Amino acid sequence: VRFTIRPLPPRFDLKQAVSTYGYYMLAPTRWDKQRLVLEYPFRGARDRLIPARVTQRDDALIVTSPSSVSAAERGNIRTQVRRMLRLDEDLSPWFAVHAAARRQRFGRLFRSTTLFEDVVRTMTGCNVTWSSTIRMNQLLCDHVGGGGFPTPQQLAAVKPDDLKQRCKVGYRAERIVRLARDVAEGRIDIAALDDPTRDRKELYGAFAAIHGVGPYAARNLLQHVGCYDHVPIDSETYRHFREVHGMSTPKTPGGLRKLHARIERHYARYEPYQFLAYWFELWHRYDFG
DNA sequence: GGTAGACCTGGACGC
DNA sequence: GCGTCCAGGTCTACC
Repeated sequence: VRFTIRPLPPRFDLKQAVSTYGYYMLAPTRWDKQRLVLEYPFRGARDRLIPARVTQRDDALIVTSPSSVSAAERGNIRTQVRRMLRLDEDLSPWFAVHAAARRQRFGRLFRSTTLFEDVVRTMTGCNVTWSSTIRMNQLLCDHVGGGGFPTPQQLAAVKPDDLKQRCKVGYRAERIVRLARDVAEGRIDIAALDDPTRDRKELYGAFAAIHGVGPYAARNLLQHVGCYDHVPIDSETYRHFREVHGMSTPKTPGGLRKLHARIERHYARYEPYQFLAYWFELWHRYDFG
């Protein structure tokens, strides 16, 4: 099966849209950086897995799959691809305030096919090294998702102790299963939160109300839904400001609060795109530093 | 409202 | 080889 996705944003570049946020390294996503092929097992009817490859040809994306794909499932895959690559975000105001980002077409940061997946991935990224995050996501797909990223229903059916043991997610197991059950049983309407036009404070409050989501994770989730006016400050931010901006990391809570305020001021001129300005600095260092 | 301690896991580091 | 620390934090009990 082969079909196209268009229109694409002006000057869209698949490589840039995939490789500027680390979630492309997490299972079940696979990115062939030599051939510029994105592979992902998408969810089709009744959550069945549809392995597919996405490539770019001029002004369209080409999706190919060895599976049969119904017309409705093509729609599902289009929706998932458009979310992953943020095809529907208008970044022209961001490019207007950041010339270097405009030149490099930087700003369409890779994310997951669903917000649920982004929340779980964010939880697996907290308080661990990146290699552990990669491992947790691989084990979640292998042992719970049947090769794809686990659905809320699949995770809701797992006992936290089993998840801890099989997927090595540690204390995150109880939090992940609780979230999955809240979503699967309708207590959290996760799709309704995937809306950048909603009030920022309301969104932040809804994310922070999820057990296991604190200030860092809530801010990170804001950028995942397209709200860029906050910087998720973590130990990586501290390191960046030590190494690039020469600011030492204080040890006291009061000192840290002052540093946070300085970081906020540093990016204030890019409002409401502070996160993109921060990530541009950080990712540029990852890529070329 | 602010703070200390616990929390899974695995890699890095010093000895 | 072993112990300790800590990594792209968060929660809870306690003051």
